[in-house]
Parts: sequence; C-alpha cells; structure tokens
Amino acid sequence: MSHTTDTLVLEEFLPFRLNRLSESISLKFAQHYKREYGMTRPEWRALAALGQHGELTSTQIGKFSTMHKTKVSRAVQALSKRGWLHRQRDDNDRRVEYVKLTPNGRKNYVKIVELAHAFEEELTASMDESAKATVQSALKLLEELEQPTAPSK
Amino acid sequence: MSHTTDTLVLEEFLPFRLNRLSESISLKFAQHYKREYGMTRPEWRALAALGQHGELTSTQIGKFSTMHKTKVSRAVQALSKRGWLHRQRDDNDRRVEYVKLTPNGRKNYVKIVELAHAFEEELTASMDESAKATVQSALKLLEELEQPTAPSK
DNA sequence: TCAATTAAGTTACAATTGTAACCATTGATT
DNA sequence: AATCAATGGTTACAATTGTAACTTAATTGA
Repeated sequence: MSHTTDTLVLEEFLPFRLNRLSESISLKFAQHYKREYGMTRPEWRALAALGQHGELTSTQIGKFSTMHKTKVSRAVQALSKRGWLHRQRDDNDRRVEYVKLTPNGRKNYVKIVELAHAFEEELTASMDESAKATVQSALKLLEELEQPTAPSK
Repeated sequence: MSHTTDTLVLEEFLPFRLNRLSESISLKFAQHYKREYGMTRPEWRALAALGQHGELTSTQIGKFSTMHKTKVSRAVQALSKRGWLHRQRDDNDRRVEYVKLTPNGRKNYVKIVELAHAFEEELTASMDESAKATVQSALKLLEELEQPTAPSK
C-alpha cells in the first residue's frame, strides 16, 4: 500500500531522536547541579516543583514533576536530610503531608535556578530568534500529541 | 543585568520538556515491542542498528545507537540467546567480533520496523504537513546544538 | 457502627543501570 | 624480543530504579 520500507533509519525515528536529545541535554545540565550540590535528577525536579509552586504534598510534587511517588518519596527524604525542606502533617487528613522549602532550601533553589537559566541561554545562544520560535512551536506541537486537547464544550 | 527571575517555570524549561516528551513517547513505543517480543529498549536499539547497517562490531553498535558498551554487550548477549544474531570473531584482530542478524533475526526486525513506522505515523497523524515540517526543523536545530558543525576548512 | 474500598506515603525486593576493574589481544617503544 | 600503553569486549559490584506490598488513615455504604 504505502511506502513501507523494510528498514528503519534510526537517526530519523522520532522516539530515538527525542531520547538522544533529551539524554544528552539533561545529562549536561545534571553535571552542573551534581557537581556543585551532589544532587540527583529526582531531587532537582522535586526542588524545582517546590520552588515554583510553594507548599505541596508529595502527590502534587509527583504531578508537577511527572515522577512516580516512590521517586518523590526518596527525593523528599534526601532534600529533607539536607535541611532544605520543611514537612508538616495535615491535621484534617493525617495521611497527607505538606512539604515546602526552608529559607536555606530556597536560597539554594534560587542559585540552581540561576544555573538553569544560564544553562538554557548558553545552550540556545547559537540560535537566532526565528530558530528559537521554531523550537518552541515544535515542542508545543509534540506536547499536544500527548494530551489531545479536550473538545471545548 | 538581564531578566534573571528567581523562579523557574518547569514546564518551560527545555531539558525538562524534552525529557518528559522523550519518556512518554519512548515508553509508549516500548510497550509495543515489549508486549509482543519481551524486548528491552537496549535490545531494540541494538537490533535497529544492526538492521540498518548490517554487520557491525559491538563498538559500532554503540556508536550508532548511542549506548554504552556494557549496555551493548548485554543487549547483544540477549539477542544472541534468542537466536537473532550471529557472532563471528575477526581473524586478523581477535579482540573484535562481528555481529549480524540471522535470517530469523531479520524477519523479526522487519516486523518490529513495521510496528515502528506504524507507531510514528499514528503518533503524528493529527499534525498537518507544515506542523510536521516544524518538528523536523526543530529537531535538526536542537541536534546541531549538540555537535556544533566543525568549521569547514 | 463496622467491614470493605480507597488514598497518601513508605519500604522491601527485584530488575536495570553505571562505574570500575578486568581479560585478552594488539600496537607502539625501546 | 620485552615491556608498556591502548583497545574490544565482558564481568563484578554498587547505585538507581520500578513493582508490589504494606501501613496508616479516611471514606463509603450496608
């Protein structure tokens, strides 16, 4: 029927390309916060979610950072041990625990965020505005594939 | 100096977006070959490299599929055990081993490639041609960030 | 009110991965 | 030729992750 080839060119295959890009970029960024703070990726993500949204439950951290609850649990423990988080049980629903950054936690968050902004800027420094726009559009398009917009009304 | 914000919006951060996209898409595709062939991601990648390029050494498989040599080693072992690969020592350099698909290996490779093509088409079915072109350009731009083109001459 | 479900979060265990050490072999240096 | 360094590939061990079971608490509904 159609152009069914019996081979696949890996470098043209979308999942592979995305995976390769993501790995190499994430890894490069991870080196920064790993070297300077000994932080792991799940920890960075939990930190980022808390820094952006303020007080959150672990479940919410998982939602915002798309991590499984066990990863969240371990990341929260690790960040707590550093003294970067404050944890507080909900008195109405004692299963729930609210987590937020301590002053020290936020101080470090801010520093890492600076790192992040600098990293992103340096990474994309060689692209002109139109190239950047293309990347933004593409990301948006791809993200929409994931969650096909709910029919409005 | 510039627009240094003291928070980061995770959903706008390039490494995060790429990672999230890549994970969700790769995972979705992995379900196919995992369910139907019990194959892991490293195995699929090694298979893809061999299917595309023919006979390869493990080192070359690693190059083409961007995997570490231990991953390659284990993947090759697993595929061998299935009878999908044929391995042959180089007589000139007896450290090296050439790996290629057996007829049965190729038969299965072709089937999985069909899966892959179908998956990619279905995934991008909702995009029109111009959207697809945008995605292609963006991927190319991002990939160029990684390996800044060697100065010609 | 008191089982039976369900939810939030942790923990135990198995599978996967990464790092480093390791063989075996080849190539380079003397 | 004899040593030394480098290369292809595997293996051992440690760290990371994922899955499932578990704990505690809340909710449902008979």
